[in-house]
Amino acid sequence: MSASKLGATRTDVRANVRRVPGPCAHWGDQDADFIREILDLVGDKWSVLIIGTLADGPTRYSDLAYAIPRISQRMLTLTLKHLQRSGLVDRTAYPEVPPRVEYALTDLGTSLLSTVLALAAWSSDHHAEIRHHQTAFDAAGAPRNAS
Amino acid sequence: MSASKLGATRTDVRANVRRVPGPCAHWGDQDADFIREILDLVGDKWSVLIIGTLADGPTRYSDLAYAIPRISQRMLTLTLKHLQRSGLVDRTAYPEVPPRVEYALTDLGTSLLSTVLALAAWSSDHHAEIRHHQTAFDAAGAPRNAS
DNA sequence: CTGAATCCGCAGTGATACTG
DNA sequence: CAGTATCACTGCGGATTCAG
Repeated sequence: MSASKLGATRTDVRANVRRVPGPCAHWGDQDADFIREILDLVGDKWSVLIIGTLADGPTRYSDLAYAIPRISQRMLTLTLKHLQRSGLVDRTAYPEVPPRVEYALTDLGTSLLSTVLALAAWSSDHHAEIRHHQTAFDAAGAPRNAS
Repeated sequence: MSASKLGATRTDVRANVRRVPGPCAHWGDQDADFIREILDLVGDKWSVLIIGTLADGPTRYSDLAYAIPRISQRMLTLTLKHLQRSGLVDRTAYPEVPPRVEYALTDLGTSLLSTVLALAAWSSDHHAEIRHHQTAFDAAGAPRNAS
C-alpha cells in the first residue's frame, strides 16, 4: 500500500499512459520486501559461507572458525545468532566442563541450501566472464590517467 | 594460499587431528570468493529489484525509477552502473532531443535471473515461517524488560 | 572453549541541488 | 529526461579485550 500511495503522490502524469504499472512481472510490491528480507539475511558477508559449511553436518563453534579462515569471532557469533533467530540453524550446547556447542542446519536452512548452492554454481560458472566484462568496462571508462 | 598460511599461522594444534580440513564440501577455498563476488553484486539493496524489473524487457531510466518506488536517483544510477560493469545489463542511449536511455538484461543477466527468481520463490514460500521463528526467538531471549 | 563487550574506521545509502 | 556532485549519516564489520 505504501507503494500505491507513493506512486500516486509523486504525480499522476504517467498514470494514464506509460507502461510499467507495477514493480515487475515476477513479483508484487510486497514480494520485493520478502526478497529484501532474505537478502538481508543471506546477502551479508558470511551467512552463505556458514550455511555452506554447516551443510556437512553439525559443527562446533571452533571448527566453524577454522573452516572460515578470515572471519572474526564477532561476525561468527553474530551471524550464527541471526541465522538461529530466523530458524535456519539450530544451536545445541552441551553442559560439559569444557563447553561444547554444535550448530546444525534446520530443515528450513537445508531448503535454503539448495537455492544457495544454485547461486554458488552460477558464480563458479560465470565469474570469469564477469571478471572479463569488468576489466573491459574499466579499460573503456576508467583510464582518465591515459594520455 | 592465504588461507593455508593463515591456518598454519594461528597454530598447528589441530593440524594433526581435528576434522573439517577445508572450508566445506560444497565449494573450495577460492569458490567462496566467487560467491562473495556475486553476493557483493546482487546482495545489495537494489540489484535484485532492478534485475527483476528489467526482466520484462528493455526499460527506460525513469520507468525504472517509477517501478522501484523508494529508490533514489543516486542508487538507481549507481547500481545500474555496477550491473552494466559486470555485464549483467546493457545500456543503450538514443541521441534524441529529449534524451532517452534504455536498460536491458544481457544473456548473462538473464541467466542470473532464473537463479534469483528461485531465491525470490523461496522467499515468498518461507517468509512467514521465518517471521514466526524470529518472533518466537525474540520472545524467548529479548524480553529483559518483562517482569 | 564459547562467547560478550567495546572502540572505531569506513563503505553503503539517502537527501538535496545542480548540469547537459 | 537522464544523470552528476556533494554532504551527512548509519550500521557493518574488524581488532581487541574481558568473562563464564
